[in-house]
Amino acid sequence: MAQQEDILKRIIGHAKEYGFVFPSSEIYDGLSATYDYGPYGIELKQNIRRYWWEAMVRMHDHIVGLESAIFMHPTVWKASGHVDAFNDPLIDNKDSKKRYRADVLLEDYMEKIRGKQQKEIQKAAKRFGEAFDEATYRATNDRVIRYQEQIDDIKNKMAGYLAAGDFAALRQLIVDLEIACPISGSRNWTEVRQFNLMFSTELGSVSGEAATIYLRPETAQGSYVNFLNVQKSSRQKIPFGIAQTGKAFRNEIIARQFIFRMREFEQMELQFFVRPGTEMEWFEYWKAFRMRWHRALDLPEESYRFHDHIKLAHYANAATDIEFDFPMGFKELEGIHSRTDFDLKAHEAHSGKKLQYFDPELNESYTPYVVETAIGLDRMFLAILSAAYKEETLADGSERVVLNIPRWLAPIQIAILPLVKKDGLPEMAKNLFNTLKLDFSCQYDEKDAIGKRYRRQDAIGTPYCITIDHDSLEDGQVTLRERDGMTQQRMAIEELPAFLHDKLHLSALLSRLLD
RNA sequence: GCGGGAGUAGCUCAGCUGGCUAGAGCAUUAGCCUUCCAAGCUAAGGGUCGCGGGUUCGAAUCCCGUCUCCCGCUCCA
Repeated sequence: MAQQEDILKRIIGHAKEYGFVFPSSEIYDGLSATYDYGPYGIELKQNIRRYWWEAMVRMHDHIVGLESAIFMHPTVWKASGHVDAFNDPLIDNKDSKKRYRADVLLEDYMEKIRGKQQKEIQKAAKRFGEAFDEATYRATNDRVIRYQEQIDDIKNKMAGYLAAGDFAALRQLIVDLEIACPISGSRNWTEVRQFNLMFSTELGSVSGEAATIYLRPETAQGSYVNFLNVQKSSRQKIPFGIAQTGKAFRNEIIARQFIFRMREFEQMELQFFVRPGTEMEWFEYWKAFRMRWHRALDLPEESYRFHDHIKLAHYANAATDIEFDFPMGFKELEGIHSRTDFDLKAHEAHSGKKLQYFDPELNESYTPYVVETAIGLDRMFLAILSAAYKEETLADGSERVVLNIPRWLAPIQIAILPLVKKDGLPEMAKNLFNTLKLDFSCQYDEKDAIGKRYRRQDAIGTPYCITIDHDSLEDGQVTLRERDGMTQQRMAIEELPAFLHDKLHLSALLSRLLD
């Protein structure tokens, strides 16, 4: 474990040194769990995004794209459940170091009273036998009434404090009731603090008149609220999907582990709308397809696994994760959820607009079910980077650091290197460079010894180096050096475009997704 | 938020019983060399030692405060 963390550290160091990922605002000591993508990082990230997009949108004629705004109407987040479900008042016990939801502590306390009350009632029921009338007893027995008053009092106070956001009073209530931590038994509590998962800001420049709006915590809702716009404008029939990539924001209490968990991150999500009752078939289809998408990259097969959810979220009737073996262990990379009609129904209810589809085959309208695939682009980036990072000892005892990035996605795909910096070799190399850069991401480098330049390219994961030597001037052949095996072959310049296209072009990767 | 660790050059670090102009290796840049798997030669650039205060003739070094980052715990639709 310690060794694995060490590897993550070295990957982070490498990512910084070679321009993949920088800590954000570094000259101001950085901002926790926020990172910037450098020159090579952004190339890799864009290539991953493009692979996802083409594999989903272009390769499926019933999937179309969308880019919805990060800002959305505040009611969207009420409908989705984000406002209520992720607005927790939390309190810590200073002795046990355990954190609780303040409202849950109070609920538990009320439950205890209710238990006593129930006992009282049961005792009475035994005593009176058949003649026992619970309603009357509840209304007349002093002890039961007192318990009920206590419960109602706490409930009212709690609801009032929560509604008013008065956390000091909420804490005082816990203190006054002498509620103790179930673990330490201590009543040594911190302040109550609000943890809302969503970032909020204000729309409009005059703050007094402004409405509070949120930065979206997921892109999915943008696809749901545009369901009819997309379906009608692109004349889609169910089943069809809306693909979207974009930034999302979650104010995690703790965001850590490099770019694995960030407060600002990028999602690549598909919302696939299906006829109710067919959702499990589609759930299985997307499970299989998404795994095929991953497998096509040739990362180690054992680095992937499915993790089926046993405890399902409030909106789902089936859910699985694709987990990846990151340096810190298996963690969620992608989620595939059958979300039923929860979201569309919620938006119908809150907006008052119908979000239904008329199915000509069934001759009826219905609210479609949704199967969602959601992958974190930054997590995919980290998966590729951590699988690619290798420290190798070569046959001659020297060492190299190489990134075995899937060659179709490499930030620089080809380096063009004149063997020496004179005798017309740079000119010939530059000519080749100017041709190849139209189709591939290329880099020209003439500085330092050839071996050193190979190592530099290894460090950023360039799959092919093309070296021009003195013979090249005569016979028009160049040396093609391959990254992973460090093998070399001579090839005529005119053969290069076709060869490189087959090896490096995105189409070669996409074709792997076909049966 | 609690506990632990750490902040000196782009990176890895040394210096920290207070004392010359804060160093090394790698990296970078320019030049030389011309050699198909880095670390040959010459030169250059790059640091207000996280920040603030205190002690002192003098602080990277000692004291106090503070900030930030990393790890663990709590949370994670």
